[in-house]
Amino acid sequence: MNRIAIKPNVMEQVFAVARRSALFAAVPDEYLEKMLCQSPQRLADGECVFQQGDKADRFYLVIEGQIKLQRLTASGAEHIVNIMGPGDTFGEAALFFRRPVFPVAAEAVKGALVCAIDGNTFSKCLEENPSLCLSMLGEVCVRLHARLNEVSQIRLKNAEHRLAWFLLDQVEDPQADTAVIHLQLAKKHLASRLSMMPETLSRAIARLHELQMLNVDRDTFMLTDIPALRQAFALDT
Amino acid sequence: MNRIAIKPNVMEQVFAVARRSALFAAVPDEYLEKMLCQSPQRLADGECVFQQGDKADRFYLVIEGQIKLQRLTASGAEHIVNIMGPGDTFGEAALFFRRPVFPVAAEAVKGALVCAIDGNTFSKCLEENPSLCLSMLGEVCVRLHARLNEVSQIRLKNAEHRLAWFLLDQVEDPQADTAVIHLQLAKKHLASRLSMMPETLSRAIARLHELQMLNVDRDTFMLTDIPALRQAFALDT
DNA sequence: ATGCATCTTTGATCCTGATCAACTTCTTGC
DNA sequence: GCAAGAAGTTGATCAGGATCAAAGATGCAT
Repeated sequence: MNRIAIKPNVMEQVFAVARRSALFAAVPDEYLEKMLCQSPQRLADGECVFQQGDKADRFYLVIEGQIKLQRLTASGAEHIVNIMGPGDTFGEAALFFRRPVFPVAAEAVKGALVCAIDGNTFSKCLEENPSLCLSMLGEVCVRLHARLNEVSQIRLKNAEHRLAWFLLDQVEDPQADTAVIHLQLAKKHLASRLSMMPETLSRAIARLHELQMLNVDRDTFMLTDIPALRQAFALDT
Repeated sequence: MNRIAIKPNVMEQVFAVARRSALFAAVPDEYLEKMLCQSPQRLADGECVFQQGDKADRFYLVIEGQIKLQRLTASGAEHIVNIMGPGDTFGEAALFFRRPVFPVAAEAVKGALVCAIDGNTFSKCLEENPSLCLSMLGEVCVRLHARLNEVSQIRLKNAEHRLAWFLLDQVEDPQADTAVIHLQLAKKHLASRLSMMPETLSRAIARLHELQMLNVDRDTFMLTDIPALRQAFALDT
């Protein structure tokens, strides 16, 4: 594990990661410095960044590791909305709610390092900097689209479809016929992400394996016939 | 029906409605004029405003009637994402996708009158006008939140819960113990909106009626015991 | 008013995925 | 290396809701 490795100049690393994010990609240096003034915080696995319902006066950029975003219900059940990795920001949409409160809870998963960005500072930068404002808009709209797709997936497809959809989504090369995916999260977390119970995920994997489209060893997923997978589940969206 | 009534000065009506929308509420007059240059178009019931996948170079403001936003799947099934009424805008988020294409189809439901807003003009206004940009951000974030809630509802609740949630959402007065709701849409559309089959909606209504919480006559829904309803389904979100 | 099409309701059956339970495998700490 | 807890798999059962089918209700057009 390289989680012990502490970079000599942390801020350099933060800047480098920020540049990779859609939100900060086009932001001039001086604004970036203003916003990323807080020194990043290291979180233990399972540590909570914020709870659902906490006041949203800041948001976060993931530098290292992963952050799990989940919703809790009255009955205590939880559902993973998304898992964010280096370069991803989370919590920024909550700044713009009438009641600025985080609609999800955030929890560190794998030795996460995150950097907080002050909401007021950010808002001021937005007002002064139309291009930042526009990229923020772009980012939020993309998320809106992703949620829209998720709703469709949940409603219109069964467990196998959703698994196939997720796996194909992980493949970078759209031309490739085979691919190897290293799952960055526990299967039970993937199950939650895909709106199903771990048992159901297990069976869905078994069925795709039977269909000779998928081999799984530990956290390594091998897609052996992407065209067949795509065709079997008619995934063009 | 007052759909025949044509206002002497259409633009006045358009302006009045635009002022009621969250997006345009704070926009100075001169910008509004620039954006709302197109004369509004009257649509026959069932007429299509745009198809899913159409190029998103404009968006719309509903002046009168209703517009149904729905997604179509490869298998041909459709699912109503939302139904927009006077003062609502739709299609604006698509302007900001990397590939600006409408992710839903829009269809007129009840003698709709809509006004198109040119995407380029709007983008220019956004760049020049930070406050418009911020209200746009607010609007998109609110929608994101609504989608997030919808996902939770679909995943964590059963058909009766979702119906109760929808009905309580329609009640304006949070203090009221009873309420009358005039459903603006066909039950089969409501069913689609709530991610269920019409048969299931019918049975859900019947069960809430058995529980003496709801009376239904045609398109009139009478909530006879809101506190009980709220409590039975623990709807605090 | 009549007829036709669509919407809505009700009943019967079936299927997917949740739940419960037992067992296996992996991980982690001592 | 071993023990204990967590994660994952497999089997059996169950329930919610989809689907199929048919009968009422409603609306619209001639």
